[in-house]
Amino acid sequence: MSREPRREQLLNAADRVIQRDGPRASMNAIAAEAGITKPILYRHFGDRNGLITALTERHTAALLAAVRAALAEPLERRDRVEHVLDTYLAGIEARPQVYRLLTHPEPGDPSGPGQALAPALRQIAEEITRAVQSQVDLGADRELLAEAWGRGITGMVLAAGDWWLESRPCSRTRMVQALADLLWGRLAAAADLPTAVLPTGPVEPPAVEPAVD
Amino acid sequence: MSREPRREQLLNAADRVIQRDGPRASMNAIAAEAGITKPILYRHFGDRNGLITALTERHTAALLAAVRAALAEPLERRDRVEHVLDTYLAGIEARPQVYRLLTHPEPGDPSGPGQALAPALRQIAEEITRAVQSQVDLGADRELLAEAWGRGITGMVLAAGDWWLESRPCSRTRMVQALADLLWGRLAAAADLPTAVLPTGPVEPPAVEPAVD
DNA sequence: ACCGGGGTGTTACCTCGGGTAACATCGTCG
DNA sequence: CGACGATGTTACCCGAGGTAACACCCCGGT
Repeated sequence: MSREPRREQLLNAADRVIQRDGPRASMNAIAAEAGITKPILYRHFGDRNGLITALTERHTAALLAAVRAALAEPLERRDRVEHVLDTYLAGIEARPQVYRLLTHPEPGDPSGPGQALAPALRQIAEEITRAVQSQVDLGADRELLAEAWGRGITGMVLAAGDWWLESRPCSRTRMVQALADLLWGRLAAAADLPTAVLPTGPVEPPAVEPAVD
Repeated sequence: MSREPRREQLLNAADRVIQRDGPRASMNAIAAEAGITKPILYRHFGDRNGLITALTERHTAALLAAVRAALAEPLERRDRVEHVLDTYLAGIEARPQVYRLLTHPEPGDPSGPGQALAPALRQIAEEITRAVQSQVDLGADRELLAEAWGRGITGMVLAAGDWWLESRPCSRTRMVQALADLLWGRLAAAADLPTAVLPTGPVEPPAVEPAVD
């Protein structure tokens, strides 16, 4: 059997194990699931990171393509934004395990400090950045704003989606509304509440600079 | 020497090592820095997680207090939001290593799947939620919106702050502006760009449902 | 027929990090 | 003194990532 099909088989096995045991599955476990032993895995993927990366890339394509398509939809801007949000949430809802793999990869290697956004999400952020840059008139600060917003929006949806998936506080469409409302400046537009009392006790930022010893 | 002061010493040592070697520092290394051996660490903290947790809690207090204070500042809402954003960014700017520890903890234990928001950030999110709930009139959906927004805003600032800290694309105040603008609905308010062409190639979401084998 | 290469696979080992058991020591309090 | 509670140690176990060395099997070329 030539290399490629074999690789696919191994990836499928890894996929199964990770969906079953989570992203911390050991190489031994994966090898066992594939009915083989470790060295073969290492022959194909170099190291654990290579395996995870290969695995990730297979899934990233779908999510990324879906988001990209949603971003290009010929809708009013608000509708398009809602469409993108819904696409992402639908994706993570449909296959939570895969979603976990993509968004919360085990760091594994010390190459570069841990990023808030996993590679797959980094790509989504770039996609959003591109879309904003090419579709919205933001004046001179276009580049900066688009990049900052791309990251920010992605992080927002990541965190909010995580919470939603975990505690399911509402339907997906309502969640989409909530996030779109946030992006639409509803925080700015809403009225003040009749400020009853300031219930904040005296806050003294403790000087936690740790003693040298 | 009674327990507590000793604990502090050990935490200080751990602090030093982690600031030097990052959050992946080994227990051996930490013990060595403290001039002792592993079992003592385990006596005091149970396991590695206990150590990291204890370490984290010391630092969390400061960031949390700062954010809380900023949230309670008697300013116009936009100014208050900017103040909070600036407080957070200033915090991560001043002590990046500590910030990494708080925001990107090594998962370590398999208890519960990896969350997007580390405990420290979870607390910040709750703080924001409380502030929004008590200060902003959001109608019937108050609870849901505030919670979703708390998480969302925190995730947004996390991801954007991460990027900013890494690539330093602009000054802190400008970054604050960019994020505040996003929250203020500038994405909604901006005009469309003269849509030149739709440069999106045909997007066919590949059926990546992995074969069973 | 033979051999070589590229695939398959194996067993056995190394290293390192988290975690523990068993034991020795010191100071203080009754 | 003795007991207790802290200090500390060495030596070990285990699991996981990763590698070395070896064996098989098939197929194509000379």
